Amino acid sequence: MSIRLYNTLTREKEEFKTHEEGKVSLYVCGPTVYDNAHIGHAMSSMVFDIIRRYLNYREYEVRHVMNYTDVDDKIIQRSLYEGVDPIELAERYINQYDQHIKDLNILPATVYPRVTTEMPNIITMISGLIEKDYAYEAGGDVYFRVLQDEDYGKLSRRKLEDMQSGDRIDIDERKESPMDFALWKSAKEGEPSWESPWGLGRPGWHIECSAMSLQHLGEQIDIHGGGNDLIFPHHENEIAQSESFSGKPFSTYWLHNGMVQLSGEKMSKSIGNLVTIGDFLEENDADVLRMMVLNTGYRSPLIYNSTVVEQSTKALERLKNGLRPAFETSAGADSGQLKSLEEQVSKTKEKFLAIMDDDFNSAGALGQLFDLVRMINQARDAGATADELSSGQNLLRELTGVFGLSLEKSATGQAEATPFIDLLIEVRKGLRVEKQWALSDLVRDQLKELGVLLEDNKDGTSWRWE
RNA sequence: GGCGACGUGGCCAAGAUGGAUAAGGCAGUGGUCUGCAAAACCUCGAUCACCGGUUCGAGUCCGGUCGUCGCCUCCA
Repeated sequence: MSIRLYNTLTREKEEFKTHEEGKVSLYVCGPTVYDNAHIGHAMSSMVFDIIRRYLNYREYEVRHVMNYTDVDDKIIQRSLYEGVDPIELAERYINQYDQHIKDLNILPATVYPRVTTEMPNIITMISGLIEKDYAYEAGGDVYFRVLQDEDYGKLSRRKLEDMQSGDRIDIDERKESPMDFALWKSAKEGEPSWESPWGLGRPGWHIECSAMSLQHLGEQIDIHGGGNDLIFPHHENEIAQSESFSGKPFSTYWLHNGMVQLSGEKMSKSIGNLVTIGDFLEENDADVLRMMVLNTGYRSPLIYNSTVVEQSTKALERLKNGLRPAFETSAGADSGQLKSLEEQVSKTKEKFLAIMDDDFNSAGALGQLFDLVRMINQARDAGATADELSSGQNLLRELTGVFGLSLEKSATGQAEATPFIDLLIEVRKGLRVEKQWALSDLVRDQLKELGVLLEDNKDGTSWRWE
């Protein structure tokens, strides 16, 4: 059994083969840090986090690089507007994104390179491209010579002629061809700049990823990922640069996640229809967003609205409920019931792997988890003991862990309330014995107002934080 | 205009190497349990945008129509 993944380059699912046995080099394009990140960024980071966790689970060692673009037109623009130093501005948003990564329970990348710390590598690569005739200097700028690259357009499946007939490409006198793109931009007054063989300036957007990938993962990598809005021109240009430079195929697999859609449109800064990660986490648990991501194929658009958030919250709750303990009074379930559970356990694991192996079909795999939950709940209802539930619940913990779900109870910092809640439940128990329903319901209702949910079971009353 | 993706029950969504009862979640129905509530369990619902074709057989392949979305300018 092997993993198959959809490769944008070939538009087909292919068997996953790494350059080095058991090791994966993964490069994911990170954000340009000039503003608050939104849940579209979160989705992308989460998608590749899930892929990475799964690869780990399948015993691959993953070297994961995610860059921060901290030199860019937008950053400069924003810094002028705010009157702060652009590098500091970028630093601020990098720190914020780092925090988001923690909050979203995303495994940290192996390396987080930035443009500002990779300047020598970028300049070396540009020089190399000039030497090989794939690039040329023009008045302090350096451009990539697209016509020199025979298979330019292979990722996005575009032909140069088609693009040139379009009216959206800017005509620049200094370029040999309008499709040529900047590797190095000469400095303008007041912009951050670095010394280079072509004078003061800064790198173009695409070259950084090629240079960082080369520096941290080598000439040939296994997987290159990012949002599908990066296919053209960003990734197309990366391929052009990297392959022209090394003369070898750059990334074997190109994976692209779909866009988050808000009211039928892609969530983006330019449209202004965005929900920031901060906004989201103020209202919801990180697991809720992860459930939304898991429930949709990573390549498909992720529909975002309050209904979907609510649905995911409930679904998550159901998953958590599967981990609830056995009833204390349980004496054991009958053998038929236990056999069904055991069968479900082995079936779940097997299917989970097979489904995830097929292009990381998390939505399909999630369905298996819910089947397992139902069987666990059935067994619990049938009187299974904690021990009898353990294999199912352990597997559930294991596989939700592969998904990166924490399923944590959000009881943080409220532990001191526990004795009081227990006391109230004890008092209410007395009321219930006395059949003082109005009062006992009042206790329950008031506690609910405070975020404490009481549930009366055969065993007595259990409670949890909402 | 060019390139690409998609259109599955009320909502989200798997399935597309053609063939088993078209997963799963949410909401809803009717039950079980319960003083009630909650949770849980059981029960009920779609022929897969439309049209035509290939085939013994198509949600799954081909062609067309309509619709939605993305990229072609910064974008996860």
